[in-house]
Amino acid sequence: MGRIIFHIDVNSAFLSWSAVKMLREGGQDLRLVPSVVSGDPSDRRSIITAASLPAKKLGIKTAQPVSMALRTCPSLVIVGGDWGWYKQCSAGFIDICRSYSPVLQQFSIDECFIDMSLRCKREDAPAVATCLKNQVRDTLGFTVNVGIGPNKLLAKMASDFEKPDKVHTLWEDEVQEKMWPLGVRDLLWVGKKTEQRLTAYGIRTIGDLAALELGPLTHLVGQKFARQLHDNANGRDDSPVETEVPEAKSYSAERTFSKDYTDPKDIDRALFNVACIVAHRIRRDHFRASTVSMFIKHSDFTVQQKQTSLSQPTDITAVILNEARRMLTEIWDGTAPLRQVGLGLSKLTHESAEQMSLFEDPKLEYYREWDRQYDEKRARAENK
DNA sequence: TCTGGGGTCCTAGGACCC
DNA sequence: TCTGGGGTCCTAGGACCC
Repeated sequence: MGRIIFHIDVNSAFLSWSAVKMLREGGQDLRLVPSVVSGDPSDRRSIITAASLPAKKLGIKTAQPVSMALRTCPSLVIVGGDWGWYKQCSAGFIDICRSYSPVLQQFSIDECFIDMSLRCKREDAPAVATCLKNQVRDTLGFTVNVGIGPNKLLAKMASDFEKPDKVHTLWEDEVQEKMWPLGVRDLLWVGKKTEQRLTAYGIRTIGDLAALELGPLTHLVGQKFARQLHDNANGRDDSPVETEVPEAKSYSAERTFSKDYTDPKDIDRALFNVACIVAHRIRRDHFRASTVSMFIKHSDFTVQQKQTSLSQPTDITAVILNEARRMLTEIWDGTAPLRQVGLGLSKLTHESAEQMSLFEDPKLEYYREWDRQYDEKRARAENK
C-alpha cells in the first residue's frame, strides 16, 4: 500500500507573519511591497531572513546581506524579527495541520509533514490539501504551499514548486516529468559544494543524477551520501513521519561583531555574553553538558574549533566560561582580528540524572547563586 | 555585495582496549 | 620482537538544513 504524505510550508514565513501583525495594527501589507525581515536592521552585518515576493522579483534573496539588498532597492522596507509572535503563528499553523492528521512531524518552525494515508484516498488528496491550505489562509491570514507525494522527500519537493498559496502533487509516475528536469541543486541535501562536485562531473539535473551508477557517485560524495542521493533522485524515500519530538543534542550561541575585533578585552566580553546565554538555556531546559566547544571565525571566514570534555557535567556559567577562555588561548594568538566567537554545549544529560559529588568545590555554590540571580533577572525581562 | 544564528549528521585520524 | 583486526571513543572539520 502506497503512502500519502503532505508537506506543508508557510510561504515566506517570517515575512508573512510580520505582515499579518502589521496589518492587524493598521499598517501596510508587507507582502505587497518590496520588504524583508532581518535579524537586526540597524546592523550592517545582518542578513535577510525572509523576503516578500516583490522583493524576490527584484533579485533579493534570503541570506543576502541587508546592505546589498538596499543597493538593489533603496526603498526596501526592513523589519526586525519578532520571535514571540512567530511562535504563536507557528503553533496556530501546526494545530490546523494536526487536525487533518495526528501523524505529524514538525520539520522546522514553518514546515511540517503529515501522514494522510489513513485519512484520504490518493485521488482525493489534492482537494483535502486545498481545504487545509484555505483553512490556514482564512483563519490565520497567511498562505502555505502543500506538497503531496508517496513519501516525505517527494512531498517536500512538491511544496517547493510554484508559490504562493498552491497545492502540487509529485507521485512516482510524475517524477520523470516534474523532478528530473530540475537542476541538481534543487534536490534536498544538495548544497553548494555538492553541486560543484556534481557539475564538475557533468551532472546538472536531478535526472542526470538518477541515471548515474552508484559506483562513480560513491567516488564523488562518499558511500553513505551517494546511496541517499541516488535513492532521492529516483524518488525513493522510506523514512517515516516521526511524531516524537527528538531531544536536543546540543546548544550553542554565537556573536558576530559589528566589525572585526582584535582587542582581547572585547573578545572576552563577547565570550562572557555567549556563555551566559547558552548556559542559561541548558539550565532552563534542565540539562547539563559534559562537552564544551569553543569556536572562532576569522576575518576571512575560516573557522577554528576546540572542544573539551569535562569530568563532571555542568550547567554553571563560570565553569563553562573558564573552559572557553582556556581553549581560546590555545586557538587564538591574541592579535588576529576575529569576526565571531561562539560556544557550544553537548553530551547532554538530564540534571536529575546527576551524580552528587560529596567533595564539591565550595566556589561552585557561589557560582550557582550567581546563575540563579541571572536566571531570575532574565525570566523577569522575558515576562515583561 | 560581503556574507546571521541555531541546529544535525558524517568523516577521518588517533588513542586505547581486547 | 614484531605483528593482526575490530570496536569504541574523542576531536577537528565540513556539509547540509531552516
